[in-house]
Amino acid sequence: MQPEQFYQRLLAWFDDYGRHDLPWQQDINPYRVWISEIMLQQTQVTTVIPYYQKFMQSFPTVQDLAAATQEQVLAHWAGLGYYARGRNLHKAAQLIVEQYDGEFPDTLDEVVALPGIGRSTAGAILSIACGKRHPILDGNVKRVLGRFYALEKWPGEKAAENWLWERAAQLTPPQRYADYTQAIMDLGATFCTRSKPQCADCPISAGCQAFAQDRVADFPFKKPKKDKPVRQAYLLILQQADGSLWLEERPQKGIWGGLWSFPQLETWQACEDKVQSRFSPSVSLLKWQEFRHTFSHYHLDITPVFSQQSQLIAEPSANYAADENESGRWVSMQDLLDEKLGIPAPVQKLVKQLQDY
DNA sequence: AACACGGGGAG
DNA sequence: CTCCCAGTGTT
Repeated sequence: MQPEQFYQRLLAWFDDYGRHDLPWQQDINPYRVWISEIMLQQTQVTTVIPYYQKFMQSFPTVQDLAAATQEQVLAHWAGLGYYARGRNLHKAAQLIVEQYDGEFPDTLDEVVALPGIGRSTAGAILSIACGKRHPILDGNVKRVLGRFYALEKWPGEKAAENWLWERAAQLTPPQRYADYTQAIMDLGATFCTRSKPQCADCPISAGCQAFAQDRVADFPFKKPKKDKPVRQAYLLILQQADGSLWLEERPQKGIWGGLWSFPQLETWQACEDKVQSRFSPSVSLLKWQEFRHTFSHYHLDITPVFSQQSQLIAEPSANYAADENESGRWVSMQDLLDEKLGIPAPVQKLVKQLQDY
């Protein structure tokens, strides 16, 4: 499908089915459009409407906004969230009054330089309110174009984003930029939605490559999960002649909070130090096979360190009592197997191995 | 619980 | 410049 056909169909669809009665679509000027675009960032139309109307009543012009206190502005933002948007709005209003004599700038560079306005929002303001031909590329448009071109990359990736900006520019019509900008955002918000898109009634489905391949749900590509960091830990397994194991209660907050676990140390040296100072000065330690435990946000490579039964230990040395922050005790194998204490999965695994050992 | 989001800010 | 996050709604 050629760009001409794309925008013609989209505009025709917008004429018939698009929304033309939103508050910011009346009495269009850069100030009103700007406020609406900021409020519409990460906030839905139905939520924005009452806030927009109240805001416009209180601050009808950029001069009114600039003259207000930040407190007054933020009071109008209460409930919208993302208060940085409100603070940036206020700062930008004062900049516009001071540097541009209250006239909203009408070049891309100048508009992007205002706090809280990036390339896409600038494009929306300039095309809708300033009669300038600029593309936009917000989340809705990324989704529409990602599907239309069956883009096999995450749209947040720099190369993919640059490519999408080119397509967005190419598809922007030589006239009616304002309607086109509204139209493509509307399509993304109401038809080409993240889930359950209404392809059956979509004006551009005939040219949509994802639709043609029956793979609409595959696009846009998802953000690749960043690989989790890998951390190292030693778990010190101390066993008495009767088979009981030394466990310590973990701090309430943090990983495995409140569970009972083998002492966790960062280095081999720390293991030796701990055993010698707290338990028995002449015990020898044996490294077991390292294994990986994976949390939601990182991998933990665990090296179990075992002190052999023959060399065992009686009680922790007197030094132990001085260490108030630790609560440890000897626990029988049976209690552990009966799950009398909450213990982390990797510790459970090690206890089972000990049984077979 | 994971994902999505536009711009700011850190590196 | 590139990458990651803050803060909130949606799925």
